[in-house]
Amino acid sequence: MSISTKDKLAWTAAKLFQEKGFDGVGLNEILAAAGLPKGSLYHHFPNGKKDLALEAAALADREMVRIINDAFASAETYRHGVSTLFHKLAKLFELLGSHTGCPISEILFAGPDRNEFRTRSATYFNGWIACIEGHAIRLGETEAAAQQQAERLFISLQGCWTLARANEDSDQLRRAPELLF
Amino acid sequence: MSISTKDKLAWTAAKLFQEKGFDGVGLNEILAAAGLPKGSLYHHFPNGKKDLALEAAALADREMVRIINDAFASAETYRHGVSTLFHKLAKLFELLGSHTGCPISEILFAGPDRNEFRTRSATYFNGWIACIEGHAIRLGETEAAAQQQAERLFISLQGCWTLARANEDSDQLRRAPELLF
DNA sequence: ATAGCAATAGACCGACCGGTCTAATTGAGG
DNA sequence: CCTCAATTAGACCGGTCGGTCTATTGCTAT
Repeated sequence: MSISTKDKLAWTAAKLFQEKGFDGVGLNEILAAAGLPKGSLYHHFPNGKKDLALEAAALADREMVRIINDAFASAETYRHGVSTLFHKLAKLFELLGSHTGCPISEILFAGPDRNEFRTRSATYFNGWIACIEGHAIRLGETEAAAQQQAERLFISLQGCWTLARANEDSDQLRRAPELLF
Repeated sequence: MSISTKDKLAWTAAKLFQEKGFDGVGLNEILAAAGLPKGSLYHHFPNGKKDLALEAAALADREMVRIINDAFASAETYRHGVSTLFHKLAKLFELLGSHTGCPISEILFAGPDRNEFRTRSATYFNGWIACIEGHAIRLGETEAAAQQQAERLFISLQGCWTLARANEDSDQLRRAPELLF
């Protein structure tokens, strides 16, 4: 069985939202890219664009958590994990196209219901930080250090990605570990 | 003589773009907020929304450079300057409303003419970094260290602002200096 | 005073927006 | 085979978008 219609819509939406932001993409554009009619969208996402955006953000969140876990799974030290993570992100940045932004920011900082969206972005971001913190602790950092390291890592991730986007240069992400330690 | 019509339009646009992004704000909304008719806009900005966005971004850039220079002007050490800068930014974050984003990103990562806009964002961002680097050198850092410190500072600024926005918490910016040193 | 240009004012336009609704199609259970 | 619900398909809607155009106002130089 191939990918479900619902997933196809959500993935297509996630990709386009990352490129142009919530308000920068029209439903017709998403549907054309997915090759689906409007009826399917409103069948699977009764609340239209809002539901679609939330699902796309959830998808992007899971994907990012997966990437973080992947990077640290094979690492023997925290530093090593950080380095692997940023190299993976640099690859991802190139793959997505260097004009792409953070999916969560692009989707959830705009849109209707600003507070609901914003709250969700905080949940996701703090989830990433908690996830990193867990790996740091597992790899031998003290709890206090791990908390701080995780926050630093997240902040560098956001900042470096922004700079990489402006300069269209994935090396901004590859050089991030040097800045962190 | 009071503020010119052109400036009023650009400032109003800058504020709204920061809150909702380039595609999230309509011209009518900007004009209503500025209390001006459409004719004025197209008189002062013949290319409409595009010109207005570029002018708003230029305004925001100058403002940020001013803030950076202010913070470091009275500083006796680089660290001291960094601390002052982040406290100023935390204040600004509260003043603008905690849903506000980086003006440059919000305006220049979206919009038409993606490449022209993106190039300009790179120019502004690298200008900020160069500006910080200058202060670092003036305050006794070596050139190599200054370059790296400036980049780290910029990255932290972007990352912390994002986290502050998600969590609606200006303290994310105030705590930034601790993460940097 | 008035000629002439800069600026303000807003009606108006086609295109596209997100969203609704009805019809056709599909596929699993009886 | 037939039924019937799930899904796909897309025409259609009012509203808003960015942008154009004409008229009027205000100011300045002569």
